[in-house]
Amino acid sequence: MVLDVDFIRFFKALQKGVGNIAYHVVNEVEEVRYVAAVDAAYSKNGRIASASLVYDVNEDRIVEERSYITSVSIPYVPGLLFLREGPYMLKTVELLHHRWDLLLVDAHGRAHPRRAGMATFLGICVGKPTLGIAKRLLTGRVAKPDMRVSEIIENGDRIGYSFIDTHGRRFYVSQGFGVSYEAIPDIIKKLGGYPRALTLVDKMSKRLIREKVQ
DNA sequence: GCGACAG
DNA sequence: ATCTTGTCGC
Repeated sequence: MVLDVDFIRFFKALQKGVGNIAYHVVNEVEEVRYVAAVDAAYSKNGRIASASLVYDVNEDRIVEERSYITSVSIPYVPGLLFLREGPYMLKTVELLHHRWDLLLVDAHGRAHPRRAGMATFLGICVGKPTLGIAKRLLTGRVAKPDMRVSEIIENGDRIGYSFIDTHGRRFYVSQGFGVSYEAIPDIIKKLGGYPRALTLVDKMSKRLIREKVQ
């Protein structure tokens, strides 16, 4: 499928609208014990493997894993990742049966040019708390690059946080849905840096491509 | 106009 | 995201 200029304009307008209201609604996430994570990997022959899991932070173990493999039909357009991966990520998240408190998404949430990244849309779709956790910045600038914890600012908006974990690797966290800006540092602290649930779900999606699709 | 650009 | 060899560091 192609994304012509009218579709791109429409979806960008939709993002702007969602970004304007998404963070006014905050049913603050309570307990953070069962953490869900979702990611996707691709094969060269146009297939996508989306994986999800529920991780028990207290017991340090996976309690459920789900996956979904299909063909990708929408191209990647910077800023419109949710169109390409959203449908499949939503699918695998909906396959989870176990209770979960917070969903971690391998993408941005509020730290987006129009303040509505993939994590924002997934949160609105499932109506539960989500956080966007990315390895690279899409927009904005890190206020204090040398600090282990710093805000990400753009045009005076505090759109997320930059963290440097104990291994020196940087990652970016922003609100998806149902989580206040202020709660982010404590949640990352509780998760002990870059969430193991995300590392595990990343490996899982890549393994699916390797073993089931090639 | 030029560069940047989650995954 | 994916395509890839050697290479830096613990």
